[in-house]
Amino acid sequence: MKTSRNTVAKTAILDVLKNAEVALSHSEIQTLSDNICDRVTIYRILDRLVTDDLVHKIVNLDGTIKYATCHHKKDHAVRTHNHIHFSCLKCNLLTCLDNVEPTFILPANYLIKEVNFTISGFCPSCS
Amino acid sequence: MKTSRNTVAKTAILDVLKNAEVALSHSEIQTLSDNICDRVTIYRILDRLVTDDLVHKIVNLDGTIKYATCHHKKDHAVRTHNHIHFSCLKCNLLTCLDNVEPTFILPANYLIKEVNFTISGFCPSCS
DNA sequence: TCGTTAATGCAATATAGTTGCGTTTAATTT
DNA sequence: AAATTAAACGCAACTATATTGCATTAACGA
Repeated sequence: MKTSRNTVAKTAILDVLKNAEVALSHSEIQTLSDNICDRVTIYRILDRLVTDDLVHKIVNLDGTIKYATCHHKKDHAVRTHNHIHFSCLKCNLLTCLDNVEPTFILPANYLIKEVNFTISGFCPSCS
Repeated sequence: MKTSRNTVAKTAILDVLKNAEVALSHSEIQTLSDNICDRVTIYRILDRLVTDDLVHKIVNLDGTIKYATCHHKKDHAVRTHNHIHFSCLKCNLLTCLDNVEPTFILPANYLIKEVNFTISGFCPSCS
């Protein structure tokens, strides 16, 4: 695997994501990082952070892509993100509900690789 | 509400969706309907079909939007689509697992309006 | 401090979705 | 069957989102 370098832009973007309590879109990251680099570079940095498992990528209910820092239990051999994401229809924030793990039973012979559960509605602050 | 008219294009697109055993994207629908109408018209027809609850809109794990005909239990007063969608990483097909209903417990004061559960991996044919 | 190559900026291109507006046509009424 | 009306349509233009190629810059280990 290619080695990863800690560049100014990458550090700044990771900081933006660490300081955000909700998942952010590409354009939100661009604004919050004060246009530290080119649009394209942000895409590439985000890809890299996802590959390095420092950030995870969430698809919102409306199809928009959001990014958030990972809160892994370090001892997990296989890292999965099978918690629920909540998308508020009023304040529009996407939150990771890290402690809510859904249960379900799949028919035989389905092999799970990745999971994305998103619920929309009104969050406690807005309901 | 505006009355709905049965046009040639609308009927053709609904047929395409009815005959498909998996969810289709806008461009797939365009191809399969043999370019029966303009790109824009397809968007508008799909919006209308979703509004009329004949078709539902699914956000795939990769963020792509897919459409599929509804298989409602007719006696449901409130219609929800809280079943799981399975997205195969090999054959790339998105399938509705109508009979798999996940269970989960949300923290207090969250109000659910809509749900989208998608799992990716390998389907029975590909695993 | 030098060399390798990951990372970047910029331009161009691709894909997805929306809006406005004048025209067509489905369905209802006369 | 003709007239009416507004839903549906085509087309053009536009916006947002994402990707690729390539020349240049800079991170970092030797």
